[in-house]
Amino acid sequence: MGLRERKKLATRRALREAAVRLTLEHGLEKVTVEAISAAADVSPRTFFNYFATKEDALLDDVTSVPDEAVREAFAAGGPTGVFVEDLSALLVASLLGSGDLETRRADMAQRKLLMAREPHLLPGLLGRFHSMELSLASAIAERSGAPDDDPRSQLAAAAAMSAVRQSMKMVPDQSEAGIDELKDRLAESFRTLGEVFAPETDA
Amino acid sequence: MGLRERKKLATRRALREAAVRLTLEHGLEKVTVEAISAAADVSPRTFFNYFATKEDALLDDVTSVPDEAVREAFAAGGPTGVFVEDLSALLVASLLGSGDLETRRADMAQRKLLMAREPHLLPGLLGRFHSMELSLASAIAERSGAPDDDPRSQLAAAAAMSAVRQSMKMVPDQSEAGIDELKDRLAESFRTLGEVFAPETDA
DNA sequence: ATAATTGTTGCATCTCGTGCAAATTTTCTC
DNA sequence: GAGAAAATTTGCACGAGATGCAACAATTAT
Repeated sequence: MGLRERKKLATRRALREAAVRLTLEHGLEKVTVEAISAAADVSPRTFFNYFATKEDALLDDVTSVPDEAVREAFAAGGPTGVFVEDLSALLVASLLGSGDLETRRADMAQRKLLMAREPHLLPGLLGRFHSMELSLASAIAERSGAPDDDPRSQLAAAAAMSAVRQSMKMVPDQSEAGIDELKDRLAESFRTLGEVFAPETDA
Repeated sequence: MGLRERKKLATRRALREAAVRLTLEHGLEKVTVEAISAAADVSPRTFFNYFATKEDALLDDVTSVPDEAVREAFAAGGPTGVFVEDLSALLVASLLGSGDLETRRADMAQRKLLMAREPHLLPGLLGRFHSMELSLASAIAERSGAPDDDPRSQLAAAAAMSAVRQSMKMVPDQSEAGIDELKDRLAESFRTLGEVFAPETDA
């Protein structure tokens, strides 16, 4: 990777982190783009070269596309062949994608703080989740051999993202085994969905 | 209802309808608050007495709280006692709540147009759905005797709202039997959820 | 080293959104 | 009904968000 690209990434990260830090400290409405830019050592105009809005900077690190490699495997029917199993593997890999575990967990905790302090950001976050939902639906359809816009797959994807949201709410921030814990919660959520919407269909 | 309240409702409606019409005609970014206010015959300042943002005006008629009476019955375990049955009754009653059928269907079709033309509005719409989801979770918890913040109820509510979104996508705008059609789609969606997440648990 | 490409910055400008006080309209009381 | 009281609308000033454009600076390519 060239110097240019590395610098751009660094600037983007600096802007995002400054935005988050200042917002957690003083509240979003008290934090101006000017202040964020100053903290990241760029001009205010440059801020808008990176982000369309102030909110965009705060939510920039929210994953909204599944992990490419894992998606591939999932679409092909793997890795285990058991739907809910492979689904949670895909979700966990995508949500806690890059970076080391410690960093990812810190990001997740920080996002909870952000949402608690600035509820106005929630719609934006839900919008990101919706993007993920779209890709997910497509992956599920591909795996089951259905057309790309298959309604069942779309619904399954939406419910899966609901399970993700719920699981994220439930796993405590300072949990030791972040990933395994999240995977367990997901499995539990899937089971709950089955129980609630298919109550005892035994013969 | 006094003259004062009636006038306020009329103004609010006029502003919303002007905002929607102008946006569908010219696109949201080309429509200023000044233009909307002029079309509704009030001053620009008055617009902001009714809505905090331009987007708020466009989404003002999106239901974000369940119908009070039906919620009551649902929480008490009625009307039929069958969970998915009563749930879809609550949802349909809440989403197509007040006003005559024709109007409601027109609103729904118009909202689809809005979302198609202005995808930026989607997060806002999802935010409204999320509010509905919260109330719904509370109602489900109440019905099942669980504490108000019961995770299972929250998950069920989220999945139910996913089913609602999916069903709305599927029912055609010019359908004759709007309500019944929607109810059928909901039932089908619930069944799908059961099938996907509880695959053949027979002994 | 020099040219070409890409990113940054300052400036002008438009619009959003809010606080405040004056003017207007509706409602209440006698 | 007339006038006081309450609520709503409006104009004005102002800070900040967001964008287009052209000059400037830094990186990359030749």
